[in-house]
Amino acid sequence: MNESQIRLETRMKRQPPVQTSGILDFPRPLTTVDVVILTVLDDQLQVLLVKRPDDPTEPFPNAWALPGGFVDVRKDRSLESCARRKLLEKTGVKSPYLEQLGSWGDDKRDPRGWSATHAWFALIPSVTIKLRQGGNAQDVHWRPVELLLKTMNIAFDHRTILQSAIDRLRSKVEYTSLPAFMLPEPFTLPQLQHIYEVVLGRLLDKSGFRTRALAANFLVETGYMNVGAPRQAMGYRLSDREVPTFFPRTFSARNRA
Amino acid sequence: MNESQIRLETRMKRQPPVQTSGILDFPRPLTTVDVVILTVLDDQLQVLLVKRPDDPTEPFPNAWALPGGFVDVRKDRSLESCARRKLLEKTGVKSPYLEQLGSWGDDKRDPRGWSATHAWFALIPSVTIKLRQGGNAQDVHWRPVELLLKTMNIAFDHRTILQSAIDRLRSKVEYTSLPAFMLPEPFTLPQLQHIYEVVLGRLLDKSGFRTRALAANFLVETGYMNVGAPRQAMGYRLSDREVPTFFPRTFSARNRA
DNA sequence: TTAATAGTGTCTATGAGACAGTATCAA
DNA sequence: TTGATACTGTCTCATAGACACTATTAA
Repeated sequence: MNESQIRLETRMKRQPPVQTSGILDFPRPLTTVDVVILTVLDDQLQVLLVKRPDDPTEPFPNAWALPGGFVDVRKDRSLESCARRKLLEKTGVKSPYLEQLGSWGDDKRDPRGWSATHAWFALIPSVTIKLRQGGNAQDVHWRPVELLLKTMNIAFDHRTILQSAIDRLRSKVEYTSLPAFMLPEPFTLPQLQHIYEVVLGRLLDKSGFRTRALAANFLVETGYMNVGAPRQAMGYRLSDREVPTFFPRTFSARNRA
Repeated sequence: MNESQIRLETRMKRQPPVQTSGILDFPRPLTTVDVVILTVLDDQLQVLLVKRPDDPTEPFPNAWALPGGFVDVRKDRSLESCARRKLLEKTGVKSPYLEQLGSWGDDKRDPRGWSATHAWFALIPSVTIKLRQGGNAQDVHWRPVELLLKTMNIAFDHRTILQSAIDRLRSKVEYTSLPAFMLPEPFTLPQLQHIYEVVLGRLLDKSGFRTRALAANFLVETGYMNVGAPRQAMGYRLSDREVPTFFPRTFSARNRA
């Protein structure tokens, strides 16, 4: 934080009604929320990026970045509602799967000063989404994650945050129903398996996948549907769109005392 | 953004030499870091609590709370170093197992205003730790988690944070080497098993535990030791005190293309 | 010698993985 | 009828769980 910023803050602090003890007058870090919005599109895992404003007084002008921004203490009642607001603004999606990813904060990541961001991670189906252009973020686009991490630059430390989201997703896919949140309902088991394969980057055995997915009991049948294949397939929806299902793990109890 | 905010922004932009955009002049949430420090002591999972100052101008005077406090942008270079600082101040431990737990932020959790806390979760051995008294936190004590969650009140939303830490630990214990970080080295396999049993709240089969722990390959033999039992046992240390080991999970690849 | 704990062997049930086979439907 | 895809059955192997067994050492 430079001198002018400190002076500015000191000046602001004299404004009554400051009702509290002295600690509150210390300089406060900037607080932001960023959202990693992931989907599977064109057989690839893709992430939503927005273009930063073309304004030289802003950090990283014209660079691609994760959607996000400052917490607005007047608009946002909580970090989660702030994340949902930013997600709604960019995608129009109201109830995606949303979980907290982590937070990143230090004195270097934002040229404007000590800043901490609360990162969230969302999974949405890519179809039926109309990306919202205009406003602060003039360009909103899906970008394939793999290509992005290899070659493109992203603003701030958003590459680190994105990598963390991918790691989280990949690891959870092994034992949860998470990928199902990236499909529009109803979907078939072959479609679901395909999403798993895209995220994991490897093929899965059909029989084993079916057995396991059905045994996990997070799917509800919705009737047969035709998805362009020579044969109809059973359609399914999630029994609970709020919470993912965890497949069974190990270390079971022993029976005797 | 309402009209007054726009006016504010316009006005602030005229101030030289503020090198940044007007958004920096918006009210900032309070930023704190809290640490859930866990250990196994007296055959119970226990958490470190500190007593809040006896000062009526402070929130929750004399209540018990997780160690933590405001990020000091002059002392702390990052959120993690802030968490380590608070941990060191209370326990004297320099290199515990430390991972991020999550963040909690809204307009209600702190009576002083919109605040966001970055919560961390640490595992340390309870022996050889001398709790640091004095300073801001006059009383520092281990408290059994189970009793605490049932009966005691804690400051702020620290109960929620603690519960989240316990949930995280319990779930990770099923498939990681995490509990080993709560033992001083060297330790024996029966000692390690006991820690697992305390955290999980159920007994484990000795044979199965040994097979699995050794197969996971995170232990290094340090020679036989006598821990008061009639028979000596092999001592072990962790091969890596920074990173926990994950036991194998499922969804293996299929061989054919 | 005994008691208590450390450590091993073995049987069984379960579930994953591999893969062959059957069912269904459009062209 | 053919071919593509949906779906099922079955064999094998690895591993977890249960539990009985042996090994070691202090008292």
